[in-house]
Amino acid sequence: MTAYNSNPKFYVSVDCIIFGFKEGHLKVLIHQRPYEPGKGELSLIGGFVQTDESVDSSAQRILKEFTGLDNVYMQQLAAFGEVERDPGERVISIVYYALINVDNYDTQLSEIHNTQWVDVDEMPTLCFDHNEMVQKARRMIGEEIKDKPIGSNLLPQHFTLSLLQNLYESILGTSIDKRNFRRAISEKEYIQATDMIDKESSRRGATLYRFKK
Amino acid sequence: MTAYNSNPKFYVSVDCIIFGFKEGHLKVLIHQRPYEPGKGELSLIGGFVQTDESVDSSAQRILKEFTGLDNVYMQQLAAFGEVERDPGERVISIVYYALINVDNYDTQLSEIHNTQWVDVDEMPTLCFDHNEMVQKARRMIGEEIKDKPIGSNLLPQHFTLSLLQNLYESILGTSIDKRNFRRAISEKEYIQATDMIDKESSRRGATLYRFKK
DNA sequence: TCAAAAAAGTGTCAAAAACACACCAAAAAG
DNA sequence: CTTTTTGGTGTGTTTTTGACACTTTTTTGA
Repeated sequence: MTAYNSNPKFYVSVDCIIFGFKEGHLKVLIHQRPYEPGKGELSLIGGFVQTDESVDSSAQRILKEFTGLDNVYMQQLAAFGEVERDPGERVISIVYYALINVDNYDTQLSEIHNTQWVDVDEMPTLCFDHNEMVQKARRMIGEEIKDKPIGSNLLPQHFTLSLLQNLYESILGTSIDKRNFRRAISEKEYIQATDMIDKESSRRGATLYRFKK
Repeated sequence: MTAYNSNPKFYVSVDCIIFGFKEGHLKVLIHQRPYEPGKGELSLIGGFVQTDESVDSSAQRILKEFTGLDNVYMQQLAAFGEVERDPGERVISIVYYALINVDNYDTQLSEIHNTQWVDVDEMPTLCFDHNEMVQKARRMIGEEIKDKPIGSNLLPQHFTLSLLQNLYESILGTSIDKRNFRRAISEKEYIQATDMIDKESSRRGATLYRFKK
């Protein structure tokens, strides 16, 4: 091996799996591809890496373009590099997942880009290898939520324990015993009760909690 | 966004963190870079992705070039994509780690490529962001060894429990109580005793174990 | 030949964590 | 004022983890 220029170059894309929590379920933001190949098919949010940005910043830029959001919790998932994964051209994709609070989400941008939220348990067929990406990301956040306060990225600032349990159940795909769940949460130092009461979502009213920062 | 060709292309490299277990310690295979930039500096084993191969197969090819080994346990670690990570040209690197049995390793190739094993606890400074890659990979296999039989890739077919404990301690960077370790191992269905006794490494002789496949 | 050295092998108790499980309280709706 | 809905709470059992020390076997060399 001698110089760089004896080697080929590739398009490098970034695909973002944007998770939100809505209507008691974990959702993923998708849209219809506006261009070939696969025009009209459902697709994750993506774009191409540019020369003046790192791959990480490329992911942030793309997220911002589609949601208007900055400073979002985002992690790299993996690179996808099969030769024929994109039927148009050889493209290597680096995949990120992001957790956003759907309340902060810019709904105007949603219309412009034709995005929609779909339930992670009812994913339609996406183009290329995008379904595989979503599955892998879901497994990943399932691991993460067990010992990191990532729920703070998906929930409003104040939330009831029932909503929090809902979120855990939706991410993990299991049901959790209420008392055991509450005990586990009370042992996490990064979640604390406030003195506020939520009167909206229940008759009795429920204590609101928040994530310490 | 319209067509692919309004977007830039990038060199995509693969770097391999090749782990071996030798002299009671976890080691990484490195070599001196034979070309600029960073010629003479220490480096992970790497190469460039070619157009006719997936990124995964590229990693396998490179591993084979440097070790002569096929069919090796290999996992993708992450993509590294900072703009200035390679001082020569913009290169996006996709990093894999591999676990090999050092006994199968082709020592002729080692001379050709000038490779050497270095203790993972005494890593010299490597070029670019390679040290960061090694750290991350080490954390990763620490997680993996807790519940997957990946030790089989690093050990000879038959091994004593002392050697196995050695391996765990070296990967995890902790010392482990012998009795608790043996209890934990005896509960793993993928490791089993054979009726062979190792007479080499101890006076008394030790039962040899193996991984079930 | 016997004493010392080296590694193999083995079991128990205590603490902590995980899990199963059921009822009362408060408020709103009708 | 009864029903409905959701919030909130404690205990006992099982499982898992962690701490801890001595005997066995064989070689080596005094």
